Amino acid sequence: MGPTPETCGELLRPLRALMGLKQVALQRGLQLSDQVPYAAAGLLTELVHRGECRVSDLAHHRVVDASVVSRQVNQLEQAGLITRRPDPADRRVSLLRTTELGDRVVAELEQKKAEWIGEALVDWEDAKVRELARLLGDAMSDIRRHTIESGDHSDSGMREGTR
Amino acid sequence: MGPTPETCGELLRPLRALMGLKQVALQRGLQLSDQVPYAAAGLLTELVHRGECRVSDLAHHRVVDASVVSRQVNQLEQAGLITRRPDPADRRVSLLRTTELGDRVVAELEQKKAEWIGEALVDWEDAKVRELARLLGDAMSDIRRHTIESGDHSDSGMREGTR
DNA sequence: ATTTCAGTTGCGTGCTGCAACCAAGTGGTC
DNA sequence: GACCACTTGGTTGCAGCACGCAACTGAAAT
Repeated sequence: MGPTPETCGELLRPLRALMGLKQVALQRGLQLSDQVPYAAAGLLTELVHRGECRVSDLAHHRVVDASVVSRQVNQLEQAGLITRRPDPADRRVSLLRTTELGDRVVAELEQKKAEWIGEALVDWEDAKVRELARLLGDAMSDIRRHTIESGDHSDSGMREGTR
Repeated sequence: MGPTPETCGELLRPLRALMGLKQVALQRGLQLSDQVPYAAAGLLTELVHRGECRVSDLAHHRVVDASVVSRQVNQLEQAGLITRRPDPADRRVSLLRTTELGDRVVAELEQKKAEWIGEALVDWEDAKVRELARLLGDAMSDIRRHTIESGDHSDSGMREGTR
């Protein structure tokens, strides 16, 4: 069961291309302000879609270290895009929430991104794009699950991971 | 013509998720050796698929600065994965080519990646994965074209771009 | 009191772009 | 042909961002 190795190999090339475009496309004209260093913008977007949550939630969901989120949260807070309040039930945790400004800024950014993609895919039928979005969304869901599962074990003998 | 803004917006979420997984998934267990710093591995893979070409070709195709490619080429050369020879017709340019070792290493890596994806998408029908690969490949082709076109102009008044 | 957990900070590293630079080719003028 | 400016492919110095790990603080939980 499952796809053949060849089929999976076909996925590698566009995936690689997509990775490479991170720096380029999304960083070229698609920044928030000059202050928010782009990576934080992704976090902000996530927070908008998730609603109020804690730092560790974001870290887990984005599969990055908590320290990374912590720093980005600081940047966003200083920029007035989110607010932080201690959880009344557990004063260790900070509950994060976007400000009105943050919501607005994200909406603008998302729109700019969508426009940009629309320009790139101007020859596509709408249904085709929707199909791609659906497939990619499903794939990402499964891939992230697999990433987390196989990452938590970390027993595969392949220590010395990231750095 | 073209997809609706809403449809494009649907694409943003999985795209963002995919970006976030760069660090994680592909860096966890999918490194070449401990020497080749991962980004160079992508370049090597590209070189395998492209055949002998020059530094600037790779830079243009990956939409990165030539200096980046230059450094990665150095790393790959030191690792014995590629060779460099001056173009007889124009002694400024270096022609790059993968070594036999480089080819072998890339093949192994691609296989590992394909296996990994196969595990993540184990519940998928083969045809569905192929469909995703096709759509994503087409999309990336159009997106890169659009990136390069709108990037070369650089007239959009949005100077002070990348950094 | 000890342990555990959420979050923060110090530090080192990898990847990137820009600016400055070198070397080689191109085109003009004398 | 010789000499000059100009362009082009590539490299290196430098600075910036993003990240992970280790060490730490303060608040639960046991």
